[in-house]
Amino acid sequence: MLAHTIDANKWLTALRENGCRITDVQEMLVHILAHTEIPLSAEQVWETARQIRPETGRATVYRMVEKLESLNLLRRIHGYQGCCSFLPTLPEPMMLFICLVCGRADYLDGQPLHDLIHQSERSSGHHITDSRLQLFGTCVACQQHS
Amino acid sequence: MLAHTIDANKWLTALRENGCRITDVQEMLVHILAHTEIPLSAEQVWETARQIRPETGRATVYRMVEKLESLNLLRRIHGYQGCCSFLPTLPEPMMLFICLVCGRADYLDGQPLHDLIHQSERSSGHHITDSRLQLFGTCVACQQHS
DNA sequence: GTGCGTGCAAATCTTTTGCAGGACA
DNA sequence: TGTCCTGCAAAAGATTTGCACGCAC
Repeated sequence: MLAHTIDANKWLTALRENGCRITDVQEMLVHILAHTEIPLSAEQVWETARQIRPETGRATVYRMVEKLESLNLLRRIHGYQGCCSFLPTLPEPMMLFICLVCGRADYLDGQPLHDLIHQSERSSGHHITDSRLQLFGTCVACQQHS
Repeated sequence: MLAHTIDANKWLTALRENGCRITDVQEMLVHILAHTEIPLSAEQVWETARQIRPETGRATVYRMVEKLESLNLLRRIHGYQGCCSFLPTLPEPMMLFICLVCGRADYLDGQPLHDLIHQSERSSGHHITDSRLQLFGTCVACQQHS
């Protein structure tokens, strides 16, 4: 289950439904972000955007990322170093694997995490309302390359 | 299993073994950080430190936090909002619960996460070398208060 | 006495905000 | 045509760095 399967058009529809006017800049940024397999920081998105459209402003990228995050289309990733990268959101509870070699993300089946949360609730007595799990290592492809 | 059970003297010993000179400032910062139950940002540590010793420099706190993190005594917490807070490190795999009401952290038994990781390795084929799990909700004490 | 730790200030880096002009509905 | 979007520049905030001085060893 990979990030690049996200449909950019759904994001544009969601933006329209939330009263946003769709501009060329927005379309470009949505395409960059909806299709990435690698967590991207606002700064990285800006760099990518400027290769397509050099006059793109930095603030525009920050504002777009913020809006997509508030619409729950984009999710902040708390990476191995640094916490300012983003990936498309997938259903909760999300189990995210990030390859430390190629940087690609893979969304794993969340059922084991779901079970773990219920088990932990019972054993600890805490009421758990949200979770964040990230796994790091070497992905299948990168294991074969080495 | 709570953070305040961490022994500050072990941290001071570790610092000495890594060639650090122990000063009053260092002792104060170690005591603040080793005993906290609530994730603290460098800025918060600085505020606390200045209440004890007003002339404490901000840069000193940042350098101390960085050193403790590099010695794996302190661990960066990717909180509900913001990712610049720190807690004492506990053995891996660490399952961390943070109460959204009182802010306190509780370290849970890591075995379920250990099992989850092995299961995910088998089903996905990825080689998992590190993990980060944080659970959020209402702790036992805060449930009773409400 | 030597060199690391410290405080201060400046520099750097990231992110946010204000504003004037232009584009979308 | 009104409002939202955009780019620029400035501001704000967080973190790092340079340097002179003092303290631990």
